[in-house]
Amino acid sequence: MSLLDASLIADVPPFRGIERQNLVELLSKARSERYEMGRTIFRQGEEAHSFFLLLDGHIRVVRVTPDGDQMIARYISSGELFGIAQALSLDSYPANAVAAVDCIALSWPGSYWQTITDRYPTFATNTYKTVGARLQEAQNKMVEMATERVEQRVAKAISKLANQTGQKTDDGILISFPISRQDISEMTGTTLHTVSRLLSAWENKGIVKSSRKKITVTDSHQLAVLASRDLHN
Amino acid sequence: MSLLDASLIADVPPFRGIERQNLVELLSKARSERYEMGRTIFRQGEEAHSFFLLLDGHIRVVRVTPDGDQMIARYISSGELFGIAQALSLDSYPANAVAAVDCIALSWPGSYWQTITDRYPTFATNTYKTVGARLQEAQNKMVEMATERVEQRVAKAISKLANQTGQKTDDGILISFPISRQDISEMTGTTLHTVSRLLSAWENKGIVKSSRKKITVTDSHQLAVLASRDLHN
DNA sequence: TTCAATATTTGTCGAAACGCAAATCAATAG
DNA sequence: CTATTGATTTGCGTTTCGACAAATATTGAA
Repeated sequence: MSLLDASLIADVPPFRGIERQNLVELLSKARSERYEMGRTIFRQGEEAHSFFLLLDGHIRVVRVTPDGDQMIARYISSGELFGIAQALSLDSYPANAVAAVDCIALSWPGSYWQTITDRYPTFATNTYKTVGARLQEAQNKMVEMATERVEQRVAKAISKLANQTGQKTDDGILISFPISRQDISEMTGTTLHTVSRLLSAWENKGIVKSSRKKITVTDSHQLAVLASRDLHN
Repeated sequence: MSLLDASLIADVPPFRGIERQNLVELLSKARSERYEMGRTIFRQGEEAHSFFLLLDGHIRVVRVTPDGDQMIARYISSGELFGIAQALSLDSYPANAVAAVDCIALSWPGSYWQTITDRYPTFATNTYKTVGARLQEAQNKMVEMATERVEQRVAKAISKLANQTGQKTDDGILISFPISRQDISEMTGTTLHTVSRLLSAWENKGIVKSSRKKITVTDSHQLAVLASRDLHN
């Protein structure tokens, strides 16, 4: 592990507003690690020994049910904290975290959480804001799952991924990490078969282009229409 | 409004661990109000002028979608805080709150939130714990909606209501506030028709007894079996 | 008591989406 | 280059559950 420079986290939202010298102090307690694609960073139920900041890459947060079903709760993008069980007063992780691509993340020992929130109220405020936002997000998704049909949910999920993490290409907006039909189905509570059928149909209509683990949105407007269509009207 | 006694909130979870004289101070800023059954306490999107503590009764928290669908996100029981938009850094309420029975609640001006969390770290800690717990709950429900069938979801919802707020009667455990088939359907993402059919079937099997806006669980074990049944096995 | 408003029950039909199966296609390791 | 593995596509039968409709029951108000 090489020495970490303060500029690494200076403009990352959770640490915004903290003085440079304090950032150096913070980094001195952190450990930097590389996680290759597919690697599990921590598992649901495991004791929450650390909390993390994603510096580069994308992380899949997956909840597993007792029946063995699983759902992708969210994707973490660079600059976001994850595995912050301490912020939720949990002593074990509530989900699995898996690297969706090769990733680089910082981690701090869980025991350091109290110290850092006490010492840097800005950080505390920022993280509670994050928790609040995730609560909103989870409740929205809950309602979405309860009230919308599969096509609408899948359209929403892809739309969101494209807007949040997509990169412009010649064809349109490409989701910037490998994502399978199975992944999409686990985000939306359906089967990979149904997702595949939907993507095929949309490809025929010129809304998306897709290949193995790649999805490009070619007509985001039409996709948005599908995402918001109320079938009652 | 009469004078409020410190014993009102002394043993209520969010305020636990705060000295009596401080409770008096806290109460001096609070307003007590009675809400008759069916009354809307605040509406989704409305500016969050106050936050609340439920002293007595049950509150329905309802999210409304742009399409006009709605979902009951949770029920609040006495002793719980609600409408705490400030804790989520929101400036408008994210849902409607409706009195499910006649209720009594305290409210404080939203502007007081900062003061109280600054002055009473115990309170701050307690509420963030609550927010964390609600995030867990929302994510669980999200996964539940994504992976379970209607019967299982309805069984879970009724089971939970009976365990959390039910009262023992001769017949079994009675859910202690009026709740319609429509309400259950809005908690579980189905229709009142389906809920009605399920309850009828369960009544024939001797699992529940129900009448207009009343549900009694007569065999909570069997209901728990339905709630946890994995149809794959 | 009677009426109106609300809640509940039940039947029938059909569409959405799942489960299963099998074929095809793409990527990667030898 | 080829074989193997994993991802995707597509077809088909089946199930779940929603939509619609109409009858019945309960409550509260006049």
